[in-house]
Amino acid sequence: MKEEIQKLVFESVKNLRSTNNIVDLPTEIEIEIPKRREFGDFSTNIALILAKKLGKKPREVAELVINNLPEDGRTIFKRVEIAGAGFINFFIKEETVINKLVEVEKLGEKFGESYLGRGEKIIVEFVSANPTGYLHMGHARNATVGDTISNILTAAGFDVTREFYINDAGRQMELLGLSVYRRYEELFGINKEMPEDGYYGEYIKEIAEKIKEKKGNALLETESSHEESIDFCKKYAKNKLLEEIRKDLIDLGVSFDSWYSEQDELYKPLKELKDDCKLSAIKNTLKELSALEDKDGALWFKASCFGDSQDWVIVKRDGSSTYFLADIAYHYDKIKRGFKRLINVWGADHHSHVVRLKAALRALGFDESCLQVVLIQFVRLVREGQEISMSKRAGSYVTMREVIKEVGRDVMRFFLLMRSSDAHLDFDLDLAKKESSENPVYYIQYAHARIGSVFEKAAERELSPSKEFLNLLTLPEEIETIKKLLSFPEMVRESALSLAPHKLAFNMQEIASDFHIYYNRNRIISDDPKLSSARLYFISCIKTVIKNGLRLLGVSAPERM
RNA sequence: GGGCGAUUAGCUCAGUGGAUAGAGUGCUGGCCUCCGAAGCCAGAGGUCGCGGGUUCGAAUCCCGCAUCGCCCGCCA
Repeated sequence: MKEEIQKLVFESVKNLRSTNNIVDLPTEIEIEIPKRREFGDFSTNIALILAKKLGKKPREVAELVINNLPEDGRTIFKRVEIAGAGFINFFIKEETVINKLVEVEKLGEKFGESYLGRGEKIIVEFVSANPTGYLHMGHARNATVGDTISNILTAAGFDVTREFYINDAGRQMELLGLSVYRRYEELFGINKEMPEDGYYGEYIKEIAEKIKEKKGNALLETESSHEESIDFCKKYAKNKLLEEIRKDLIDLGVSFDSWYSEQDELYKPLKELKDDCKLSAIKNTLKELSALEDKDGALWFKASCFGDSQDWVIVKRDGSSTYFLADIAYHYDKIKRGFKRLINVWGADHHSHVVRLKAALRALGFDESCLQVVLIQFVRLVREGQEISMSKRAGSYVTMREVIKEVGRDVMRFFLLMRSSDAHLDFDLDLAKKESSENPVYYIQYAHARIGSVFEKAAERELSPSKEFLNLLTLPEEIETIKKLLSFPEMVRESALSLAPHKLAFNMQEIASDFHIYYNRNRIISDDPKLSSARLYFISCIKTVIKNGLRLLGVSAPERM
């Protein structure tokens, strides 16, 4: 409906141009939904913008704009007003609003979808946790936000691929292998020093036990087999931990289209690259572009020539490459695979990597705006008003699976989605566990279940929803809520464009609240069968929108609770 | 020292150029013989961190300052 009005105003301004010698038309006509009802259903500030150019008072311009609105388009308005400094406020006819309600039921679970993305291929990379331990709350937030962004983009008409990038190369993996091996040795009474920066969690010991069960003492050191043994531990631990990560994500309702292994994809020699791997191929490309420099025995990417404040090492003095080079190769590969937009969900501690990665893309000749990085701030777990401190290195952290077990998937996801990504999030375990009105998740689910319950009641009295008497919906709160329901697709688009799922979470709370207020104030099932059937139709639409919204958030919409 | 983010009601947070700044929670007091009280209603509670600037208009944009978190590795 917003677009309709935008079009009408645009037509009017176009008409004005020919009669008033305006040279440049504003490219975008801003139409907003005012906060206050008395300012109409939609309003525009166009007169304020144009006033200066025309050398007229804003209110005079507003009048001109109104008078130039196309005749045939005006029928949807009850009235159009000039207000305040020169705002134009549009009031839509109730009849128009009510008649649009049938679209909700017509589209059903598709209501909310749109073609904004026009099927554009887009990749969302998220979680990408190192397979060196269990997922914690930071990963949980990342996973939930990434998954929900993917859902929303899909609904907005993009062709989305969800990808998990497995960091299974490099020093971290070596440390993992060695840590496990040391614990394995301990099981045979051999006590050597754990690597500094190694992994100390209990789960490392458990993995070592498993290896012992499987292999006995076969991995114990003989000079020749040492490296192989550690390598075995590394691979075993990696696979085991990845399996656990995958299980946890499934419990959170998150699944991926693609698991992209750094080791397999970037380090493996390929025939089409003349037995080169993607990693060294990209290095050569950068070299040909004169974007690299030898210095202090290492190879540097000259990021400072491409917008970053400093250069970065991509090949270390010992000849091994840094993960940054892998990152460049990986993102280059994403583009080669045909993705037009790359979206990464990263922890905020990686923010400095955004600039250098964009610098690399620019060096390779791409428009860096194809890469959008959503940075997720930290999660603080709070119990009884106290922060639960965590240390990953020492292995003393609360895992995601522990919290899911405690509060359930729905609460977990919703709580992690309630805040904008760039704000720190306090996860209050006590509040999360309350099964009462204090808990916003139940508030929304309750609205859905309550509507289900009204329908059961209606069936007993042989009443059913009907669109035949929608004109009986005359209460202001009915009209207001219908408008909110109709703007749901717009809401989804807005969340998609701003990559901000929390907006949808807030919207759901609002719609649930509208319903609860309505329910308390009015009888849905009454002695008037026509009115009853109209109201049943109305609340059935509310139910559909709540269900669709919750589905996008990955939260269940129970019929009973 | 440099960078990114944050600073809005007692607490947790929405609100990125519009009109009288919102929600949840907490506090006080009300509402179930009536479709589910996991609900509703009323009340109290804010110089939008501070100081400048931009303009018809600033919580929102720009500059400076303060406080908090994170980052600044030839780790990932």
